[in-house]
Amino acid sequence: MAKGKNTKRDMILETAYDLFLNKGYWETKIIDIADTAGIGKGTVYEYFESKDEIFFELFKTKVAAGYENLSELLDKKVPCEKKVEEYLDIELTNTSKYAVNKSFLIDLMMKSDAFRNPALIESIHELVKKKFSILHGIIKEGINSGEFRKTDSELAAISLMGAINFFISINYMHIEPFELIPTRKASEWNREEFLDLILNGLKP
Amino acid sequence: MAKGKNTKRDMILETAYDLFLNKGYWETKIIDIADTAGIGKGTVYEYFESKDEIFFELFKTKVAAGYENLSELLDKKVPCEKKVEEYLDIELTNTSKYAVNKSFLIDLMMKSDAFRNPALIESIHELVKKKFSILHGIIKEGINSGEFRKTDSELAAISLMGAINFFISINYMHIEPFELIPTRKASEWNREEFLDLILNGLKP
DNA sequence: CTAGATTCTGACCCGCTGGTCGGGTTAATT
DNA sequence: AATTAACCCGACCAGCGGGTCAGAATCTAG
Repeated sequence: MAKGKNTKRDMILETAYDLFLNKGYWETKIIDIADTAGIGKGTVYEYFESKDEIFFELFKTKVAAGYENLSELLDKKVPCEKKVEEYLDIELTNTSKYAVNKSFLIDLMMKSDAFRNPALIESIHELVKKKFSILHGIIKEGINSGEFRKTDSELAAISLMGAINFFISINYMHIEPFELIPTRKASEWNREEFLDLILNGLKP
Repeated sequence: MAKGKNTKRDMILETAYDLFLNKGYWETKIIDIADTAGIGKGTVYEYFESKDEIFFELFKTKVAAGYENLSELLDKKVPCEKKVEEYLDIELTNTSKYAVNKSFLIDLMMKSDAFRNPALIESIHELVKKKFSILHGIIKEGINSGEFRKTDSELAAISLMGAINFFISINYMHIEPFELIPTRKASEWNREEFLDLILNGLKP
């Protein structure tokens, strides 16, 4: 039955996802996935060619999928300020799903070269570039329409992306070295105030 | 002679530094250091207990040392805006020295847990926390003095640190996945304009 | 019930790399 | 020249972990 096959494959995927989130990709061994799933190590390789392939599958379905219609942001008929807000919300929503701890995201973004699969590396890079180009596009549009002051749009996009990325790290990931304000919970951060801060630099 | 001993030890350190910068800590093997230095693998272990120790030494002398008198920033009798500017310059100066490619810094900051030496891990965390607390201190002072508008100082510090970190990444490290604007060289970025952008959000 | 296909399994393989160690080489001392 | 200490070395060791495969277990069909 196709159903039976998919079920076991899916079970392996979900188990791997759990472990990747909680221990990180590099710290998760194939035997961990097999043990946790209650199957033999060899069985994992019945459904996947390699560890990379498992990760790639998860990247596509769990991570990249969340940004699939990010491009639509550019076409929306709303002020650019609002677009930035929506971009932030998309990031917050997506990240809250897959950023249980620091390992997953950071493995993904920073150590992408350590993966063997060139297609996987390419996909990761593409996602980052896509995010940047959308943000850059919003800012360019804002400058053209006069909503934002005339400034170096690339510089502004970098500044904005940096601030947002860092905010999200602090917000959603238990990043030990960056646990800079341990007394504060994620829910206590004020999304509006953050937006205000990062957007003010752009206003005329 | 003490000099002879120091020379060889220093030579190993410099060789390791070079390799760490260009290949990253995890990609650099002990045998690489030995081969490059033109000595035997065993000789490396005559001068250092472990790979960690080599890295720790370099971290102390090459990285942390650059931030040693960062705290003095807080006591300076200049506007806070100027202090932020100096903070940025310190970061740019330091980073330009040791951020030949992405591997070193990212290994340092992000994968710090992967090191075995608890004292090393602690040191890395301390440096990040120190940077943040200085930046946070500057902002608090600016708010108190009325130079900056009343806002969430922690949030502002995070936003600022995120933007600066990311700017520096783009500026000084050849981060492949973040090679977002490949046509632009580091020297072409306008430091003043960047400062303007990130500081405007703080002004009354 | 039986034969063959399908699925599952873990012992095993193998490349990798940080770290060790016994013995060789060089230099200082007498 | 002989003794000894300091220095140097690379073959070797041991643990690790991704990936394999021969056979066991289970299922399906006739």
